[in-house]
Amino acid sequence: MNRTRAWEILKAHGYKKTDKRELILSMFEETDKYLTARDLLEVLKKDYPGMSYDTIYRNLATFVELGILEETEFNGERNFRMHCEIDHHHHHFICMECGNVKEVSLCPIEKLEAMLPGYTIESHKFEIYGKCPQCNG
Amino acid sequence: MNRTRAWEILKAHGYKKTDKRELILSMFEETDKYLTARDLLEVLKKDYPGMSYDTIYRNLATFVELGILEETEFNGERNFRMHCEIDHHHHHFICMECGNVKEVSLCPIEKLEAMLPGYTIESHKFEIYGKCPQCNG
DNA sequence: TTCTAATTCATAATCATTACGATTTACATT
DNA sequence: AATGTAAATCGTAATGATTATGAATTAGAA
Repeated sequence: MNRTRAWEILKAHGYKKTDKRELILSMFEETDKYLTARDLLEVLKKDYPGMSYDTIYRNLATFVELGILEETEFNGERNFRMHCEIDHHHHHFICMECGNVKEVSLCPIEKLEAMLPGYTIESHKFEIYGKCPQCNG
Repeated sequence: MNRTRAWEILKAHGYKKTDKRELILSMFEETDKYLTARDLLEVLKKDYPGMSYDTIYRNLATFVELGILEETEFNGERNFRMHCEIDHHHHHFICMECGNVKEVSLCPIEKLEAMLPGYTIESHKFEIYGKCPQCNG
């Protein structure tokens, strides 16, 4: 996902083009890492000192709803990242030191479905945390 | 894990026997479900109106540290549960309707380790959410 | 029974997140 | 280009979960 595609989606849903949205999207465009609302505000306050959490959170919610961002939770806070456009189901290794994210295309959810007759699987979370090769030094 | 074993561990680490701890442990003993600090306080306030979040959270932290409880996060809050004493590595299916928990002994983490040379896996989370057979009706 | 460290109580502080009324802005329409 | 209006943002306050603190209480050893 890139900014251009994100705007297509936003436009298609009647959302307006604003500087704040542009800034938020550009922050996500230039990194693969997960970002928190706080990460965003810290940077965006430099250009827009008045920028409030309301604006950040409202737009994050919109972006997640439209599939522009994906969301997860770790270290006690919500983390957001540009949605992967890889077509196959996958998960992420997240480096706890630098935040880098690596795609992991291994998931036992289908096998699991067969092992749980009578159960309905609505969602699942498979996330791996550790240190990436660079941080392992 | 049961209350008796929990007290052995607490004693071995120099923790004292208190009514509050007894109550908290007994709540975990009588259910398999995950409980939040709020769940506990709601019930414990009946017997001890003065009971505060401080007491709850402090003891939950102690219990997790000693391996008496296990902790996870979903629906935006921390959830606690008596630590499983099943000897093999496993995960949980959690029913989002009634809270029931089912053990799932399927985890691709070893395969994954081989697929991520240079990476150090420090922890991982594999959790399945949905509806259990009873709630599926 | 006394002593002391551990524990709890009562309350306030903090942190992430959400809510709200007033103001401003994007952009379709004229 | 000017105008009208719904959408978006600002400024600030509220909420909910969690953590911190200092005073009072209590468990358990001596």
